This record gives sequence, C-alpha cells and structure tokens, in this order.
Amino acid sequence: MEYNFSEIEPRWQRYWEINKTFKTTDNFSKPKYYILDMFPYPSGAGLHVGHPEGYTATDIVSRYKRMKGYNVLHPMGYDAFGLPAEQYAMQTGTHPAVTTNKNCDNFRRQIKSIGLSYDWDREINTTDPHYYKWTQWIFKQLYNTWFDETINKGRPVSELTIPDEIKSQGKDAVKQYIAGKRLAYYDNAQVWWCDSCKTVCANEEVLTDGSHEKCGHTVTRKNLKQWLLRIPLYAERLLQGLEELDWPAGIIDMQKNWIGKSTGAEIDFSIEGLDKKLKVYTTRPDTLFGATYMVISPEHGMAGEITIPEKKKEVEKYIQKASLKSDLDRTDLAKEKTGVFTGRYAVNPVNNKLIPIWIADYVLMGYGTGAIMAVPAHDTRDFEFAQEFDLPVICILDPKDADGREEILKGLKCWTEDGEYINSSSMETGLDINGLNKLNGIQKTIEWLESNNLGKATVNYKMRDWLFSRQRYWGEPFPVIHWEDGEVTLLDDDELPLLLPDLEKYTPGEAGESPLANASEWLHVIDKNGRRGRRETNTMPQWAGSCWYYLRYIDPFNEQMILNPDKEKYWMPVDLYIGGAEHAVLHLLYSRFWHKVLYDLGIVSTDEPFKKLFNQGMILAYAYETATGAKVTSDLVEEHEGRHFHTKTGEELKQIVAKMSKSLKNVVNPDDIIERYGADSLRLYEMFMGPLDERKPWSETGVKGVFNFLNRVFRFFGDTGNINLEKESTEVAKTLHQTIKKVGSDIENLKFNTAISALMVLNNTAMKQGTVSKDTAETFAKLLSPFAPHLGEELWSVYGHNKTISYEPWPEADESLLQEDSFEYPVSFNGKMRFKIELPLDMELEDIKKTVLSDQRAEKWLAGKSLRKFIFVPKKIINIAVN
RNA sequence: GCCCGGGUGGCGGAAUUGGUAGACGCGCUGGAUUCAAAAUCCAGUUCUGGCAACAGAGUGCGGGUUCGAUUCCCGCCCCGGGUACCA
Repeated sequence: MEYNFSEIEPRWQRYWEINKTFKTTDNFSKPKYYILDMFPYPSGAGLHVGHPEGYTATDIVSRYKRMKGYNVLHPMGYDAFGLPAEQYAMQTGTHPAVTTNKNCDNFRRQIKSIGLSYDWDREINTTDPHYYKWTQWIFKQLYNTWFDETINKGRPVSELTIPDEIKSQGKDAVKQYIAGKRLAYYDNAQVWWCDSCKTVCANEEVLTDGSHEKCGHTVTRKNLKQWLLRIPLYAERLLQGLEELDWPAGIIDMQKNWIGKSTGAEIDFSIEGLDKKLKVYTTRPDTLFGATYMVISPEHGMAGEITIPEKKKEVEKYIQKASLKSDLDRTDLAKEKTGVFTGRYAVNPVNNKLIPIWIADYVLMGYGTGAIMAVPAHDTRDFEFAQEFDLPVICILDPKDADGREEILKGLKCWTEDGEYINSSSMETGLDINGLNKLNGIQKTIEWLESNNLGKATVNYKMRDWLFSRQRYWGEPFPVIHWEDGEVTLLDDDELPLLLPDLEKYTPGEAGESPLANASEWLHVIDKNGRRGRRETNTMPQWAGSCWYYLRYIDPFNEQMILNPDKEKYWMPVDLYIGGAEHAVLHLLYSRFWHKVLYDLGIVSTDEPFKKLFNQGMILAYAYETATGAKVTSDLVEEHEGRHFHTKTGEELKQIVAKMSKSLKNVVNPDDIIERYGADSLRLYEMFMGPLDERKPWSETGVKGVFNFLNRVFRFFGDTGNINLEKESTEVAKTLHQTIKKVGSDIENLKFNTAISALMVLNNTAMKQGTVSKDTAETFAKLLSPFAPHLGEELWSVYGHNKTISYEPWPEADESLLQEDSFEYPVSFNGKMRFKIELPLDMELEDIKKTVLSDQRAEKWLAGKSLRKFIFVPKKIINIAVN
C-alpha cells in the first residue's frame, strides 16, 4: 500500500477541526502546561521554513504533554500592526486592515496545513479593536502608575503623596510633580528619526552601525515631543528577575548587558570662581588622586557658565561641531579624541589640587551625570585624550609584577587592572589609601567621601527611557487628548477602544506628523465646556501589542476585563516559550517590564511571564559561488556525484551556507515541501536537521530521507499483516522500551533530532524482525504521533480505534526489560580499544581480571610488557595499562 | 576591544558530561529485482597501508592533567551572534 500523505493529511486536519480536538477548557483540576510560540507578523510573503521550526517544536511538546495528562494551552495569533501594510496602503490606497486580514488568512491556511495542534478558538490579532482596547487600557495603567523606590514597586498615582512644598505652589505644580513620576510621560526628547520610515524609533531599534533595524536606513537625531516609558525605574527588578529564569545564558547575558548596571560613586567637585558644584559619576573613586583633568559633555547644562569669556568663541564652535557630528556616521569618527579647554579649573576634593575642565564629545550626556573626572593613568579613553592634548598622567596604582611596569609608573602607559596604590594620600584632607588594593581602595574612598559630604555610593544603568510613540497610522491610537490650554487627559475606560479612523490617504501629515493628522473629523474634539482639543496623532510601536498577548490567550473574549484573575492564576506563567533570538532584548525586555507593572498593580499573579525560554536557530540554505567568490543563483547549479557545476559554463562551484534570499534563489517555501512530501515530512525534517537552537542548512535530500522513513513506517506498521505476534520478541521489546525512555526524555529536553533517530532505530529493528505484536505497533504509533501526527492518527485508526490518538496515555518504559545480566566490555590497552568481551555483571573483580588477562586476544598486547594497572569500571570499560 | 555561542567523516549531525569516536540520516560504491528506468531490498562506506586478518593515524592548532580526553586545564587560530568612548 502506498503512503498517500496527500489523502491522509487533509483528512485528519478536517477531523481535528470538526471535532475541535485541541480545544482547551479551563479545567482547573488538571495540571496545566502553557506552551507559547512567538506569534508571527503576517507578511505578504507568507510562511518561510523558519516559522514551522519553532512551531513544530512547541507542537511536539504540546502533543506529548497532552498524552502525559496535562491540560495544555497552546494558542496562535498575529502581531499584525506594522509598516508593510501601511506602505502598501500608501501606494495602492488599500486599507491596511484589508491587507492584514488577507495575510492572516494565508498564514492561518499555511499553519493549519502543517497539522499544528493550536486551539484556534483562542486566535488573537493585535489589530482587532477588541484586542487593542486592552493595549490602550494597559497604557492607561502605565500612565497612572508611579514607581515607589522605597518599596521597589509600582503604585497607582492616587497613592502618591505630594510634598507640602509642591502643594503650596498650586495646582499646576502638583500636576507637574505627578507627571514627573508617571511611568508614561509626554516630553521633549532627543530621539532617533528614520527618514525612510518617516518615524522615530527606540534606542533598542537602532543597530550598532547607526541603522534602523527595520529598514536598514541610517537614523538621525531629532528633538520631538513624544511619549516615553520609564523602564529604567524597573532596571533592578528586571535584572534580579533574570536569576530565576530558565533561559538561554546568552539571552540573559544580553539583557544584563542592555540593562548595564554599574556601581560607583557620585562625587561633587567645587569649581574655582563659581559657586556651584560639578557632579561626576565614576566606578573608580579610588583613582581620585590620579585625576588630572575633568571633562563635561558638549550638551552639559553647565557648559556655558563654566567656560570663561576668553574661551567662549572656541567652545561654542566645538559644541556646534559636536552637535552636527551626532548626525553623521558616529562610529567612523568615534575613535579620534577631540575636545576643548574651558579655561576654568575644578578642585580635586582629595588633595585640593586644581585641575582643568575640558569639554569633549567622548563624554556622553545620556550616561551618569554627563561629566567625568579623568584619570589618564588608569583609563584608556582618558589616556588617549591626555596624549592628544598633552595633559599630565599620574600613576597611582603600582601594577607590581605586570609587564611594562616601569612605563606604567612613569605614566607612559595606561594600566586598568588591580595593583597597589601609590601617591594616594593627603595630609591636608586626611585620606590615605596607599598600599591598599582596588577593592579596598574603592570602599575606603567612598566612606571618606560620604563622611565628608563630598559624594556618595551610586548605582547607574545604561538602559534609557523607552520611546513609545511612532508617527504611523497602522498602530494602536493613544487614548489621549491634548487640550488647547495645555492639559493632557486620557479617555475613560468606557470610551475604549479608541478606534483608528478610516483615511483617504495614508501619507504622513505636516512636518513628519502621523497620517492621523489628516483625519480632521476624528482629530478634533470639544469637551462639554467648549474647550477644544486634539487627539494624539502618534500611534504605539509594534512592541505594544506583543508585550502582553500571552495574557489575552488565557481569556480572549472577555469584554469586561483584560483577563479573569482565576484563569490567570491557573495558566500563568508561560511554561515554555519558543521563538527567535532576534527578540533577545526588545520584545522580551519590554514584555517583562509591562508584566512587572501589571504584577505590581495586582492584575497578574506572577512577577515573570516566561518561565522557560528557548530560541530556535535560523534555517539557512546552500548557496554556490565560483572560485573567485562570485555568487551563482541556485537555478544555475547542477550536481554530479556530490560536486556542483554551473549549468551554462560548466565551471565547478563551491557550496557554501548562506541565509535564504531572493537574490540567491534559494528560498524554500513550506507549501512546496508539503505538496511534494507532506506535512509530516516537513515537520520531521525540520526537527531532524540538528539541534533546535543551532543554525543549520536546509537540504532537499534530507527531506527525502525522512520522507523515506515515513514510507517505511507506513509500509511496515500500516500493514496489519505484520502485526500478528502474541508475545513480542526480546530484541524488539528491548529496543521498544529503550525508545520509550529516550523519546520521552529527549522531548523534555527539546532534543528532537535524537528522538527521531531513536524512532528510526526502532523501525529498523522491527522491520528486520519482520513481525511485531499489536502492543508494540500501538506504542510505536503513540511515540511517533507528536512528531508526525497525521501518520500517528492514521496508524491508530488502522489498529481499529475510532477516537483520536491525541489523548491516549503516553507509554511507560518497563525498566525490568532494560535490565541486563551481562555487559560487553570494551577492553583497552593504554586507552586504545583492542577487543570486546562479554562478562556477567555479578562477576568478581579477581575473576574478571583472570578472564581478561588470560584471553587469547590479550596475549599480543601483554607480550614482553609488564602490567602496570588494571582498571575496571562496571558497565563501562576495562583498561589495562602496560609498560 | 569586550561578552556569549561553535569548530567531529564527502555532507547534516550522534556520543548517557572523563570511559568502544562517528548513532541516525544524506551522499557514494557494489549487488538483488527489472527488457530498462524509477521505486524497493541487501552489503559496504573516517583516513592511510594491506587481497585480507590486521596495523597506524584521527574530534581546529600547540601544550598539560589522567590508566583513559571530542569532554577538564593553559596558550593560540578560525567561524557565527551580541555590544561598543557607559566613565
């Protein structure tokens, strides 16, 4: 009988759909398992083979967990706001909702054709007003929350105590005070602007080379009034929370890095001739004695007053140049140090020495206090600057036995490591750290600073406020009105959702405003007192909808509340979350932030949303190039005997691995694979290629390999003529139970490639045996079904069952069958395996020694040598060391 | 520069974390079946030498620890990702 996948697969997909096989109920008595995929942006191009990789992995775990008796929540939806649909609308006038719905339909069709066991009744779409109503509602919560640093927790602004001195200044002062505390605020900000997308973007969206991660165009700086979220207030919580997560170490590192915690001290320097202090932040207060100059950033607020009149012109010129420089490609210019002397001096608090104050753009306004004390002897950047401008270098840290100590002591070389302090005491001020090491030096200096009121220990974070508005049409509108008198109000809950208005045209409004500025009817509002107002024209970034979608799956149709608390308590947290590593800092950090705010407000019961995270690796493709490195599109390549040639020139080509791309013509479409080999083959191949988290190249012959395996399975296990044994043979029984054990533990560890290989071994063993018992066949079908569910169901029905295999109990391995009473020991001489010998497990060591050493095959390795050591490791190895 | 990954046959990849290196699959070689091909089945397949039994070498490179190292330690090289004047 033929393995007719194109008949089998749609038939089971219909069965699942009609019977709602994978509908999840809120049966709180069962143990739950929430398994989530990062939902896709439904692009017009449809699914690529990368999507089914993660989806199949989660599907296997879902099906396995169901068979293990769990109540499984496994939903799917669409992150459907986004630029492409809007750009298409600009060109064609088609409403983005139309494009989006069409693309979602296509995605749904494609996803269903893979046989994934989602509960389709919970499908969500971020562009659905029923959904974004709650995105807007969360924005309101952020707006109405402040962060209480004394208890490290977000609280409603209604619980914010207003200091009396603010109260006494009147209503506006109070409003301003509250605005300064809200997690969401509207303010003038230096923002990154992408001129290609005609929108601002968050720091996180700008790549290292200064390009926009969405479109690749270089971004520029702009000053605009925008919505921002005070995510740094949660920096410590976001950092601490990482400790308890079962996430890839790399992602944890990246998040830690992004948060960028550093500890040090803020130190006040008095300024000669000015009744003001200059505050610096440093991680090395211990090096104060080596501070030979100071630097403030060109944007520093005190630049003007610090600069002496004679230097004004020069300084202004430098500041002007620096401001232009931020518009250029900064990375190229970054290396060379530039700066200008202000003419003014500060007083070093540890020894009262005067040190010059410079302005230089290597000091950034956005970090610390925007001012530093420069210690050229022990900081590479300061050292470079000192060399450039011939400033003194005083070594205060003896590197002891390090290379180049002499040069370091003379200040000719920079030393950033530990050592022993020298030149670090002052009779005048009473501080002396000579002889101490770095750790103690830092501690003692901070104590001295604090007791003399000159500074204090401080913690700093790299993470900045999150720029939360975009000049786009196709996003969630802010439920915000700006009134003519300057007041900003939010809509009431019963006014949500604030719907996106339909537009005639989707081009941006005046002066880079969002297209919503064109929606005049929608835009202008009048309150009951006749006051005029204008709605916020910016929309939320795409991250907004994906920040909390995992919560809505739990209760997708609740119109009264974001989700029911009982359901939330049952289903949260997400037990397993699989998606691409490209979201390491963006989506995963933003989500965690929102979640923590919702937790503080009592809306969710867990502090972290995603317990276990796993990243699937990218699927690459083979590409071809000539000897000179010129790429050849895949349609011009032919293969003979494992070598590759150009179809036109006959030239031999080199096979390389590259990202799938249209230009190389090596993009694989899952639809084609399903048509030729079936969904089960697609699933199986994607899992068999290699470890889930590694990047790996697609190979069509590899698909044929697993297709071949499924054919063999169908021919053997699908033929009841082969299933006639009363009692299973020992060999097959043993392999079967080994396979049960291995497949189960491999699924738990997401090692699908080796699980499939174990199934192949079992199939090979069974086929060799020629006939198996019904129990073996049914067990095999169960083990196979999470991986190849259509074939699993088909076999199950061939065995006479009329109900789905999806909820059949997962087989248990019979350990007694795996017990051995003997073991075939490899015998090595000096670590090199020479022969094998079967020995009973209960044999005494002395007998083993005698048996092995007297074995005929041992003779030649012992001849003329003396026995040094006899190593016996039970059930492992015998090694004989000879001289 | 710094922080993570990763280098194993012709290819994708296994190896219970110190114990038989190369499971499983692809490809290739030979054979069976066939008028022939496809499909299928059987056998072989790390490299070198040998008809073979067998021997030697072998997990990026160089050292080390150990009875024994793909696995642990030290020093390098290459590839991929992240990040970058963060004081």
